[in-house]
Amino acid sequence: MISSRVAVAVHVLAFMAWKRRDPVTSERIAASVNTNPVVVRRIMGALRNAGMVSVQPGVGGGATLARGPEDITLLDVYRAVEDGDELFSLHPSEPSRSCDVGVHIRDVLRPIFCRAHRAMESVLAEVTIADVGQQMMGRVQAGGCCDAAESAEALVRERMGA
Amino acid sequence: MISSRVAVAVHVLAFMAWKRRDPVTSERIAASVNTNPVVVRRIMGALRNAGMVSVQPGVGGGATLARGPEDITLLDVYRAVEDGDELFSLHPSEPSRSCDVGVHIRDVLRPIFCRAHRAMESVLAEVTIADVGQQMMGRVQAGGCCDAAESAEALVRERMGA
DNA sequence: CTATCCGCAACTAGACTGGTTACAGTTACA
DNA sequence: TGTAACTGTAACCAGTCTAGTTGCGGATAG
Repeated sequence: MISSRVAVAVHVLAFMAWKRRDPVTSERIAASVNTNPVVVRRIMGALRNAGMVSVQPGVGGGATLARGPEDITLLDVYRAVEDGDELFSLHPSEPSRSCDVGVHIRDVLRPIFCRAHRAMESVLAEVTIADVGQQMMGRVQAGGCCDAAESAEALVRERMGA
Repeated sequence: MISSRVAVAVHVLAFMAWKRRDPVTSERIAASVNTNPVVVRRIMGALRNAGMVSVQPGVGGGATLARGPEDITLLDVYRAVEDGDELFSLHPSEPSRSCDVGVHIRDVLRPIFCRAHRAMESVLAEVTIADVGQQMMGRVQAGGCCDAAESAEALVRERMGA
């Protein structure tokens, strides 16, 4: 199983896209994700290293998107927070050299697993944070969660209560 | 990372395909994989539950393929040894209900991750154990590993030394 | 009856994940 | 200049997963 860091990182970026240029604190995001602020900061560090967010410490600080949400794909996010370039593990210890299967199996498997990995990644590459935000907006408008007193537009813009 | 059980299971099945109808013991396979026989038997148990191999205890016993190697795809193997039907983890604990992002993020992510998973699986579905065996045979013939005294055909059939 | 197999439970060490506390560094602002 | 609000990071913990290992009961052929 791929760790929940990818899901949380997308959540973080979607939250920031939702808030436009308003800097958001790790504590605020942690409340939305329902976790500890340090967990958010750890993931934010990876996103910062990958150039997706810019972070400012100090009073009134927080994080904002460093690029437009339409320029951040889920593949970017996946690669930023999930280290290692392989999806499938090969043998834990080297197979027998005195057996034809043992000698060649890894060289046969490697390109197959690589293709499978790339197929998965290509789906992630087709989805951007902007897409995620748009789908979310659709659900907010359709679902009419919470109190539906305000217009859907206002909901989309303002409703990010802790 | 997906565990090495998939790679080992393919190794096991390729080994059995290599040996045709000869029953192979877990100890023999373990020597080729370079691990403990119990590890092989655990994986073999999953393959047996999935109807890919049939196992016979007792003297002269061992495992043989229950179907033709061309009827076993790597997707079958993956599903047999890797439990859980999800590739990506979602949030470890439920996001905030009082935040629009928290309320909807999982429903937006789930189908995206599902598509990515299926794309990966569809690559595995296109490769069979027979394909793996054939690629291995090609490498044995081309590579000329070990002593090349015997013909490649003989190598392919006989060279499975401990 | 015995040697050779498998099946399974139990235990281990190591790695990884997510959560938590603690503390140093940076910044805005009174 | 001091203070409050932030981030960054190290350290530690509990829980889970992985792979390896031992041990033993049960099946089977000869």
